[in-house]
Parts: sequence; C-alpha cells; structure tokens
Amino acid sequence: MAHPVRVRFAPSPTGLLHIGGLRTALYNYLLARQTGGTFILRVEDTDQTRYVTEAEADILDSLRWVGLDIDEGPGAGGPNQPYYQSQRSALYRQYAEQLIEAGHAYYAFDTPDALQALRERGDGNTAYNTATRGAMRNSLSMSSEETATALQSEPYVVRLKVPQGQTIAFEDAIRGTVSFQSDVLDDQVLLKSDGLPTYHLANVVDDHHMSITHVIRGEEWLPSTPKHIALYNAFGWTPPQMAHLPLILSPTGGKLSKRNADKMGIPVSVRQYREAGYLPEALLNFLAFLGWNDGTERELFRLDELVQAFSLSRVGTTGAQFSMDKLQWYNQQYLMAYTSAELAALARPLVDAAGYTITDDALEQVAAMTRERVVFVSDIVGNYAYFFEPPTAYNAKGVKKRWKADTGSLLAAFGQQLLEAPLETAKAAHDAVHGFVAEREIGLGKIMAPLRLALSGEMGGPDLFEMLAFFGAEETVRRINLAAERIGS
RNA sequence: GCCGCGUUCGUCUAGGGGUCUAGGACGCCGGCCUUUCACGCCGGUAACACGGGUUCAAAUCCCGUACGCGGUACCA
Repeated sequence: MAHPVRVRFAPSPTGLLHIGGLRTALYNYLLARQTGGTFILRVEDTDQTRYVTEAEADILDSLRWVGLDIDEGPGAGGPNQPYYQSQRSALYRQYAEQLIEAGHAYYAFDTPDALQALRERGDGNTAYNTATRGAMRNSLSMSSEETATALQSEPYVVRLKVPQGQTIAFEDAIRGTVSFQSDVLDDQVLLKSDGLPTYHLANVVDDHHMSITHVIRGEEWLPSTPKHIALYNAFGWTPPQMAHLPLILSPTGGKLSKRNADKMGIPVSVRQYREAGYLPEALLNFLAFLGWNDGTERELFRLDELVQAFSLSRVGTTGAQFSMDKLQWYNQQYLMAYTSAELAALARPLVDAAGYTITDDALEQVAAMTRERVVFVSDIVGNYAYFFEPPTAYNAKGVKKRWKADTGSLLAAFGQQLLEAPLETAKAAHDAVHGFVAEREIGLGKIMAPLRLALSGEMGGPDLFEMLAFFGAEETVRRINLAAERIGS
C-alpha cells in the first residue's frame, strides 16, 4: 500500500470493444476510483496484421458511453506518452538489447518452417526451450562471427532465455498461489522480425515504466504470467500484483467468442448493446456481477456504488455464463427507475425517427403509462405504437372472445356520450364508463375489453381509463369507428 | 498430448469445519393485486461432480478420478 494504485486497461485494437473487455476495464476502473488511484488506457497495437482502424475509436467511444473515464491515455494525456505501443518501439528494442547483453536473451534466426517442424515432432516438447535451443540457429548455438553475419543478412527475432529447473510462483489476488515449472515454458519471442515487440515484452516494459501496481486481466493470460515473471526477474524488476479474472462464457459453456456468441444470438461488442437499447448502468451492473458480488443480497449497484463496494478479494474463480435474461432484467430495473420525463427524453429520438408527431407533454404521458411495461426504451415505439397511430390489427383471440354482435352499437353509443361530455382525466373516464354501464345495466366486461381492443388492438396494456383520458373523445371515437369497420358488426 | 485454472439449483451466486432440513437473484410454475397486461407481493420448482481420506462433525480441509475451460504463435 506504499504506492498509489495505478491500473491499466490495455486492449488490442483488433475489433470493436468486446463485452469481456469492458468488464476487465470496469474492474480496473473500480479499483482505481475506490483507492483514489489512476486508471490508464494503453493501446496494445503491436500486431500490424490484425490492426483494425475503427477499433480504437470504438474503444474510446464505448468507455465514454458507459462512463469509465480514463486518467491517462489517448485523448487524456499523461506523463507516459505515447500510450500507443506502436509508437514506443525504440524503448522495447533498447530493453531487448539490454537483456541480450546481460545474457538473458538471444538472437534467433529460425524460419517459420523450421519451428513448425519442431512442434510436430510430437514428443511433448515445446518448440523452443532449454532442451531444444541448442540445436537451433541462434546466437547461443552459433559463433559470434556467424551471428554477426546473420544479423546483417537474415530476419531475426530476440528470444528470452528461460532459466532451467526453476519453479516460478506468484500470488494471484484472486486465485492465491499459482506456480509453474520453468522447463515447460517456451523461449518466448520478445522482439519480432518486424522489429516490433510481442505482447509479453511490451506489456512488461510498459507496466514497469508506467508504475502499474495491479495487473487485472482475463484468465486467458494466466498461462502467460510465468513468462512475464521470468521477464521481470531478468530485468531485476518487481512484478506488480497479479489478478486474473474468471472468463465470461457463452450460455452453452464455451468461450464467448464472436462466432460462438453470434450463433446464440448474443452480441459480443459493446456497441451492439448500445444500439440494442441497453442502458450503460444496466450493462455495467450486469457485467460487474459476472464474477463478483458484495456478499450481501443486494444486486442493484450503479457505477459510483460499485466503486464503493468493489473488492478484488470477492471476485470469484469460476467462469460465468452470460445470461441475456438477467441482463434484460437489469435493464428493466434501471428503466423503471427513470422518471416519466427522463424516459420520454430517451424515447424522443426513437419516436421522431419512426416518423411520429407528438408533443413533449403527450410523450411524457405515454412514458408514464409504459414505464413499468418496457424492457427497452424502443419498446415504446415497438410494443406501444398504438399510442402514436391507430392499430391496424386486432388481437384475434380477444376479438373472438370479447367482440360480440352488439359490441359495435354499444361502443358507438359510448362514443356519442363521450363527444357530448368530453373526458379529460382518468377519473372522468372512469366515471363515464361506469355511468354508461350502470345506465344500461350491463357488465363492465361488455365495454372495457372491446374499448381496449378498439384503442390498442391488444388485450393487455396500461390502465384503460388513463388511455381514454390520453386519447380524448375525438380520437377514441375515431378508433371505435375504425375498429367497427375492420372487425365488423 | 503437455501445462494451468476451475467444479453449490437450468443460469449468476451466498456460504470457507457444527448456525445448511444449503440462503438470494434471473428464468420457469402457481396465487394475490388488476374485470386487462405489466409492476409489486406471496408461494413453489431446483444444487454441494464422483471416490477415498482427516475429524466427534465436511458443501466447507487433503488426495485421487471425472468433467469443463484456458494456454501451448514472430496474436493479443
């Protein structure tokens, strides 16, 4: 606790920000904010072949959308610029050379084919390690003259000389002690033949340079960690605290890969959730709970509340399957927490885009009526389009059950009554309907269900009297006539 | 294959030797409210992977097995 917490989210710009990446970013952010530490964004763009131009903007957009503001990084500045690894090549090269001079790394000249052949021997040995490196073409097996010549004329990489017969152990904040035998480790490539570093080198150098105190990342990195520890050791640096998060799994169990998820109809990029109408607070809350809980029975936490409650020690070790149902529940919970005015404001652009004309006041009334019935804001224009235009279809089951031979004339008479004494409030509508049935000595069912059908085409929905007050006498009569025409009798 | 990590209701999980006839949430199924739907409330369904130990006592500790997942690249 001597050093202030400094954490980083270090995505590779190979595509749209992944939902799992967002959770990693979230946990890093939570720890930083909780401790008054620093949240850094670093772009790990060292693989030129997988670079996707839109990716970086999408990562930035997505983080901004959910409200994970970064303290250092692209767009935010900071003392360790640049925050793009592709722009820090000189630094990595310098450190690679330092390692070579110290005898912890070496040059290797093997062709991809030669390495492939090694792997395919099938004797269980890794391609390039303490047992095999002596037989390969590298500065360990070649004379210094040969090496110097090769350096001039051939492509080469720099590899870490993994020490032999060591146990490499580290304390993971989530999993406790994890240990590996160094002999099973590959002599990791540090510098690729294109001169750029691999993840392993760049990551270790940058984490050290940026004084990162906690490395919080996905469990898929756990097997790489001993390589990183070996690197820290070679440099003589102290490794940061490691914390490996459980994986987010697809509902069928496998990794939530793009292909796997698409098959299940599950979006994997944050942008898709945004476009589908999920609220940032719902997505964040849901994601936070994929692998973490505060130990109480509370499940609703907004971002600032997560900051308060979060702790690395309460993060679980088991992979968590993604559940669309649970996410939707969260979305509904947060949607219900909005006031009608707020909900109306959220719905406004969708309403306009659908080509409907409605005043702000009226839209707020619609929001009030639908608030507890929608999972997405877009449901207002989807499931409740009848608030904006008369229904074009009528629930067949409902019509069969509730629309009798005398319904048409009954509704017409009710409509007539409305025009004579227009209703303005739900209370007035209530009284009008009750007065109407009392006078005629008929049941409420004779009029309420058909009225609802005429107004909305549906059998369920918001309170009928509120709807009547909303539509007013003229529109109600119009819809009664339309329904009578279309349904008949 | 090898290395690593994991395994409590269908799913997310609480629980870390006795308080567990295992708690909560989502989903599902009933009921109440509402002459509707939803919300809300009440109730139900459903789990400690298996086998050995250790212990007076094990979901909880140890070992093994099985299964799942991850890694095994000049990708991150």
